[in-house]
Amino acid sequence: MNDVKAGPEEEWVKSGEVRISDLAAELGLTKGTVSRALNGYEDISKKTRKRVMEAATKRGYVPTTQARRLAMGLTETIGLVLPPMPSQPVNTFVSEFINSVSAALHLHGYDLLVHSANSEESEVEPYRRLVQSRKVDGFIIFRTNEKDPRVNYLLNEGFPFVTHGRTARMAEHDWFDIDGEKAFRDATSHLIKLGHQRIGFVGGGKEFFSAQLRLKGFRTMLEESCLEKVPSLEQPGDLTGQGGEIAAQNLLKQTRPPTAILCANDATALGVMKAARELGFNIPEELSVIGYDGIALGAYIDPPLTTLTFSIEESGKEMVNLLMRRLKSPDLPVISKLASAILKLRGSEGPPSSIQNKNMENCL
Amino acid sequence: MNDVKAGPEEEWVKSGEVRISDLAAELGLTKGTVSRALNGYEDISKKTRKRVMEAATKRGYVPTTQARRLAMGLTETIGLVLPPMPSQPVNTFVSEFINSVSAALHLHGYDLLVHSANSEESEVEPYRRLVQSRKVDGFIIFRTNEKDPRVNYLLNEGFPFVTHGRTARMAEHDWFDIDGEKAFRDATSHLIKLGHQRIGFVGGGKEFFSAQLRLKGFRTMLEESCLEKVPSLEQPGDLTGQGGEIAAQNLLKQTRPPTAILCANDATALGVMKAARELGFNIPEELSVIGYDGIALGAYIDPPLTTLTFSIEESGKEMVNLLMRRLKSPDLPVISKLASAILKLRGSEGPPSSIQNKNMENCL
DNA sequence: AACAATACCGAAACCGGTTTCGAAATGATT
DNA sequence: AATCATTTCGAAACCGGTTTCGGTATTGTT
Repeated sequence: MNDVKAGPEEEWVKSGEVRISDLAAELGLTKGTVSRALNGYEDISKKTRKRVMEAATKRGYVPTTQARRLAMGLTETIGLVLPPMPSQPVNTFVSEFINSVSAALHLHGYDLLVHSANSEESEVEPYRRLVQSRKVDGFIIFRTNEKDPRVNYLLNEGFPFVTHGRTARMAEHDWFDIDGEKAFRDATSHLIKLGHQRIGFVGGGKEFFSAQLRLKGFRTMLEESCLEKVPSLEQPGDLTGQGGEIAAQNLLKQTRPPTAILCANDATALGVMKAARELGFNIPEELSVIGYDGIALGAYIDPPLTTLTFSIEESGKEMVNLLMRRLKSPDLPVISKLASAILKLRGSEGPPSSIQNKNMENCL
Repeated sequence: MNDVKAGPEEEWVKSGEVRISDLAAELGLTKGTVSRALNGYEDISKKTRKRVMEAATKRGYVPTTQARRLAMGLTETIGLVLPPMPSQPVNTFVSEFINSVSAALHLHGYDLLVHSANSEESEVEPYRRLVQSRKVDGFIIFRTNEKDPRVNYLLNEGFPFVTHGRTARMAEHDWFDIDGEKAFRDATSHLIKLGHQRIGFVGGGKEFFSAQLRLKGFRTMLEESCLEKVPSLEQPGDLTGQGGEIAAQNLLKQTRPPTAILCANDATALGVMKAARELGFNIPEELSVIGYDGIALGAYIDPPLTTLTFSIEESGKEMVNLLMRRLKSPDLPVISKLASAILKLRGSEGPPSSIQNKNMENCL
């Protein structure tokens, strides 16, 4: 019946039934001694250490986590609170992020506690609960707002955390972020080089710092290229497909619609593409679209979505590194890390159908 | 420096610094008494209970989880191990599932521990570690295989768990599943009613029980409708977009290609659609495609993907219910719950371009 | 008013580890 | 051989709660 291969030499009890006191009794030692032997203290002779180790592996002893943690006064657990996601279209990011964070934490002997946010209560409530009940030693926060209550709360408490994304108080806490400003400068520049002069932008919520930075990158590059900033070409969005649809309609129904649209994320871009199709715009011939996030699925649509992409695995790894450093030495100065996104060309962008005018030289 | 607003009446220490012994000392009671008062024991007078409660809320006392758990011998934590996902295209399911499970657990006072599987070690290794170190009281398992080593291990240990999906040993453990067989009967029936006679099928890995059931539903309906079973129209897949592409090429390059393709999941369907486009098949005029999973993104592609969908939130909730029941009374008989998927018509299917022959009446 | 029953709380053990401190045993020094 | 330094381990406190048990103080019964 496909049982565990119970080797004949090992008479197995159920796993995890052996306590440290059992080991101690069996060896004629005290549990203190056994504990120190197992934890590599120097005041244990090599001989007894060997005896202890062997007995431990033979009996399959594994220390009970709860007891260890209580005694040592730490939880070896990191909290991650999922923001409420009211039917977000494409949150493939979240699961990949959780995966990489969890894997990185495991290397340090830490566990990941995932908590979901109840949309009815305050955003900081889950954090407060986890802090007060001492369930975690630190937090991984993502999708930061400029003024982020979670950050405020944790800074106040002096509780360790790292954010994925910058905040207004980024000078006071460790953070990791993707250089969205540069990413959007690059994407904008790419479109301009293709000949686009009227470029639309669909942003994310104003509360998201990252969305602001992406907009900033877009504007900066327009300026550097001496293109006029047309306010009506900057549409707000909400990082969802539906938001993208609405924004695209606002853009494309204008008398002089843009020939390209830059989107704050891929979900938005999908909404934009949908609206564009329905309004009869061919992509990329009549309209270029570029997203941000690099979701794998973008490669399977028609045309495949050109997007700004970055390594989620790296993000998770780096954030964990920052957090572990902070936990080890809480008083170290704040540090941060900025990674860059790269433009993955897949086909949803191209030169505009008619290059309107050609003052493509540098400004003057 | 934006300190805590230290109201003049409440001199706040950092939160969570109050121990039960502090409370006891302050009240002139022993910690045992305080503990019983807070936990609603009957042998505490209403008066002192009130005193204790008030002091507790006033001082902001929250019991330390680690200590409670050690004393009570349980972890109040459920483990969820993410299967290795080597760049799975569309795992939006995972994050939504985690979200709903976590929310449901929270209602019962349980936490969710998310662990990532290292692809280099055995599949059961993470489970073994979590069991032995007593970090969790039970598991939520999803994406089951027919012969599932995780299930074998946990059954062996007598450790509580619930699966999302059936296994060969489903009679021995609680499980929740979507009735994929019925779902695919429905989808197949829908295509047949539209006039399709040659229907292709792209499956998932053979190891997945769910994939087998979906295939079974497909075959059953073909039989019931007196359509011949053409082996070459049944292609294996791997639940990824790439697998879908390859399978679709195999199907569409045949001399008599199918007029419709049923896919084991949406990722596969996207791959199929991509391959179909590249081979010049118009969807849905020349080829109908139906997926399974109901990913929100399917609504944004062209044409929008018709798919079989189900409530992930319900899945999470039901699984947690089953698991909580099991934890409370381990000796109850095994139960299971089967939910149904519904066919969400979005436009990637339609009647075949030419209805070849019309023996659409019932068999005989 | 004497006695039994009940309400209420203190004392202490316990959960399963870790860590400090001191004592005994061993080895080195003279 | 006596003295001192080291090595090695036992004993016990501790982490912060929960739970059992028993002893007063109170109430109820006749």
